[in-house]
Amino acid sequence: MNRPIKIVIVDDHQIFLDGLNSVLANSSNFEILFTETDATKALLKIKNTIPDIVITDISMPTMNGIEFSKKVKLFNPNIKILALTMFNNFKKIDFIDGYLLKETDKEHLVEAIKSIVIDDEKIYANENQTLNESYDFSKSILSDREKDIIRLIANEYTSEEIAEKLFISKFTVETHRKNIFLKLKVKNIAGLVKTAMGLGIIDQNL
Amino acid sequence: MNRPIKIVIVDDHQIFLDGLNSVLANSSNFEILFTETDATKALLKIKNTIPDIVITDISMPTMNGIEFSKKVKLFNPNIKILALTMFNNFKKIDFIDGYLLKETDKEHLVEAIKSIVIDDEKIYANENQTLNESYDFSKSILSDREKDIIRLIANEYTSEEIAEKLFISKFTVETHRKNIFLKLKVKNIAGLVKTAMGLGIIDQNL
DNA sequence: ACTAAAATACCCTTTTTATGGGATATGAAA
DNA sequence: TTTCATATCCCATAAAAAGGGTATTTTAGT
Repeated sequence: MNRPIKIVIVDDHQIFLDGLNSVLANSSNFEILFTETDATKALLKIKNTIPDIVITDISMPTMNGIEFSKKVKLFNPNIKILALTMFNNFKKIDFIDGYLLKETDKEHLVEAIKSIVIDDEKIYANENQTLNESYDFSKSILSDREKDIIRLIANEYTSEEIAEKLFISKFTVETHRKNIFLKLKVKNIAGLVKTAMGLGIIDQNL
Repeated sequence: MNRPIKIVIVDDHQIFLDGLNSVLANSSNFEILFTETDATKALLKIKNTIPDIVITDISMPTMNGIEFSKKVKLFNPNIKILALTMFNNFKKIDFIDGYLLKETDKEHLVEAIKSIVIDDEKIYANENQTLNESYDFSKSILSDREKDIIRLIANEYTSEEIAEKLFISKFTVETHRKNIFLKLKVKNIAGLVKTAMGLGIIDQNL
């Protein structure tokens, strides 16, 4: 095909968007429809100007890249999704057409975009992914309440303090905590904070 | 002055470097001397081709941006340093000439570079920084052993397991843990993991 | 209206952390 | 040379977390 590949880029860091925009606009046969820092807004815009492919970060504050991707595919399964992320900690997800680490360079990125859109291939940064305990993002999405609890845990509150703050029993907090551990497949708070940061659930500013 | 501003960019994500390079090379009177994913290598190269300003990430695996900046200034105090980071969690540091969040856009970045190099100004993203408990990076740098302990904690090992793994007493591990808490000004493991991720101490891949 | 998921609450046991001490040895820096 | 940072080890106690349950109410979706 000869018409340009229509691209949308979503990442919570504007300077990264500016950078990718500049890189992709100056190479190959690409047309950047728009870039957007907010996944929710991006979703609305995508419904007006249909892209061939959406490049998205995973770790984002308002809506994480997995939920976002799911909604894009729900709207139109023909739109390809390429996740571009810092983290190398998840399994292949059927509704995502590829993921690359931000360690990658522009040549690989350009190739990946072409392979996905033109050749309908799947591209994964990490072929030798151990099929073990990694968090399966496609299932188990955290509830809002669970995210609240996670943020408070990350801010060094104890279960008892969280209970006071939210006007609930400490037993309830402990139950939430247990459910979160199950969903994220972690053993303790260390794993919880690490994984939650990778998902962008935790606001990283102190 | 009319000669181009000579810039070096350091960030552990190649695609980010490619992006910034493209943005800055196409705007204003800038000359990108080189970009580099490894701070140690960058330091060597800087000694050959002296830049006016170094733009660096804070969170990097081998050497974090604070240590890196310190070494650059030690080599040549005239080289300006602009930290460009995801995190908004540190105090003004005297040997850094500015910091911006990655939420910023290219216009602000370009302006900041000019202000710092041409007008010798200091640029801080976050003027209303609460002067409270933020980690003072300029002091207290963690020892290698402490970083080892942090990584193991983040990987969900208990103190006893860490002790076994490192062939030391669990009391030693607990002492390290105490010292780390003091240095990072955190109360518990949640704070430790969060802060350590911000500093790039923890390898985020599972 | 029904159902499933989420949020809530409670109890008990054991392990791990957190926090307070104190002690010793070494090597680097001032 | 004397301090300082690092690294090691030990002890005691209290708080918190981890892991095992059960069970009710509320909310959201079909």
